[in-house]
Amino acid sequence: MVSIKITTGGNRAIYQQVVDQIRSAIAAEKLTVGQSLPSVRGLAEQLAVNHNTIAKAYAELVRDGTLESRPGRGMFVCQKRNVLSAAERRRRTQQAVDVFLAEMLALDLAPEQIREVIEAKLNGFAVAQKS
Amino acid sequence: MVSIKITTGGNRAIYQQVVDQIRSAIAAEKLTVGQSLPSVRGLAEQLAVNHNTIAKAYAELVRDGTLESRPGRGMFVCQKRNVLSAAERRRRTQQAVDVFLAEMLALDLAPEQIREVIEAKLNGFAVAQKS
Amino acid sequence: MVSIKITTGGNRAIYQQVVDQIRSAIAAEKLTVGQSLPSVRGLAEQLAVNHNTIAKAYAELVRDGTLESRPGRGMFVCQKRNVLSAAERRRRTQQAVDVFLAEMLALDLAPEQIREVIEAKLNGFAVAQKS
Amino acid sequence: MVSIKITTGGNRAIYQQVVDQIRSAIAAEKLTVGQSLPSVRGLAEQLAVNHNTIAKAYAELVRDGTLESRPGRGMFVCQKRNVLSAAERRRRTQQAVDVFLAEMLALDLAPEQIREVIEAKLNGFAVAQKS
DNA sequence: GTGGTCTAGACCACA
DNA sequence: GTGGTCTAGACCACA
Repeated sequence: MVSIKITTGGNRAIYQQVVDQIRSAIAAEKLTVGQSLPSVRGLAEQLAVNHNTIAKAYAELVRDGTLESRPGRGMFVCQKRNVLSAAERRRRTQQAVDVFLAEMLALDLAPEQIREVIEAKLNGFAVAQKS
Repeated sequence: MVSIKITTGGNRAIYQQVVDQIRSAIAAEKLTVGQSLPSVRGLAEQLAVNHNTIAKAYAELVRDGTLESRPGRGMFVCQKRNVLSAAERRRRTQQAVDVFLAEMLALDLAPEQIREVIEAKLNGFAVAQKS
Repeated sequence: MVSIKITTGGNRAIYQQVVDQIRSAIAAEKLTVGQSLPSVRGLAEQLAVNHNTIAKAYAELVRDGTLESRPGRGMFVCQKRNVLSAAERRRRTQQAVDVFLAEMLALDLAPEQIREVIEAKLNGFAVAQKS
Repeated sequence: MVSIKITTGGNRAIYQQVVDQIRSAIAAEKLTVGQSLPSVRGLAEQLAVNHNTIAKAYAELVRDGTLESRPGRGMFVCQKRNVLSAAERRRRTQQAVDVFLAEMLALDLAPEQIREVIEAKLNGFAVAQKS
């Protein structure tokens, strides 16, 4: 059972939060290849959000090869294949780094502090993977 | 003279790109305290966008203490002061890190690769500051 | 339902009047945490102003932590958090007092009269909070 | 000799700051009836601002009966007469109090704190009047 | 000339 | 339906 938590007030859309957290759960091996996910309606009810929102999140994960839909049986974690070209991945990576560092700059964090906050989160992933 | 470049079609709003790039220019000391910025309408024309879009970008920078507006004379870089509370800065830092790492995860980057792309950019800043 | 009244011709911008009155309504507990606000376009129509003007007012209230925007659902009163640093709050307080007393001086009010007009309004707040 | 200090960055126009400070100087009896003021050009040079700005400030003070212009000889402090109707003064007073308290509300100051900051400034006036 | 505000109208993403 | 962004064009106060 995946535990997903939605927070309001951030400027992150709900469907994006669902996508992010399912990806995190897989990275942390809380979800493994072949495992099934809650149905669209089930998860929508559990999170008290519109079911279109969950459908949109699942669709995005299917599109990028993280999940696969087995019609009539539900959604399953599948062997991740790379859908994006190397150039596209590079472009998106650079874009994300630029946006992130712009925010850090706005908050006036020194490079050393930026490294620290990143490491703190990365360590969280590593621990999760071992447990 | 600040050189600002806008790309449309991405998901970053134009006014946000202007904000980011002015902050970067100040961090890289291409703009220094007391220096004036291009006029709202001048920059709008140069970037071929509406003046309201530039006004919105400048307004955000005034709000966070990066620029000051001298009525009738223009916008000037000002001595940055700490406008936000420590708690608010922490909150925004955490949120930015979460969003950034979610994106890295989506692109399937390993922790070591994430460190590399961050360091590459941070070194860019350091060089800019020394030159 | 919040009742907002706009006067034009004064030197207070429309969007500022909206901001002020929503803050007052919250202080007077006519609006409470979690409650939703009229939609941007709804309030714009009600006040017979452009929707951008209301959007600007709401954006300011989101920025200072008074409201939160839930994408696709609307604007909600949120638990107020301290966004500004102590130094910034002091700076703004001093500036507001200076401007206010300059105006009182211009109108030739004696210190005792200034205290009276302030107290009259403060009592108004207190009553509103109790009822 | 009046000592006037201009600060940039606030949203108070320069001419307004000049007006405010001349009124304060009179209230604190640093300027008394019949005393002369620096010439428009002299004060403009001293403050390093445009002379139109000073001319505008003086014009406002003449309009409200604080100063009088004796052509060829300069500007003089004169016996203040009340130019505004009682109703107009009340209206402006209320407006100023509303704007001030809205700002205090935005900064989340309690009534007691508002009284304190007001009194601190009023005491400054009282002392000035005695010295 | 400078920035600030406002209208009218459009298009987009999200729920 | 909701808010967010953008354009085009206007008018205002200030220096």
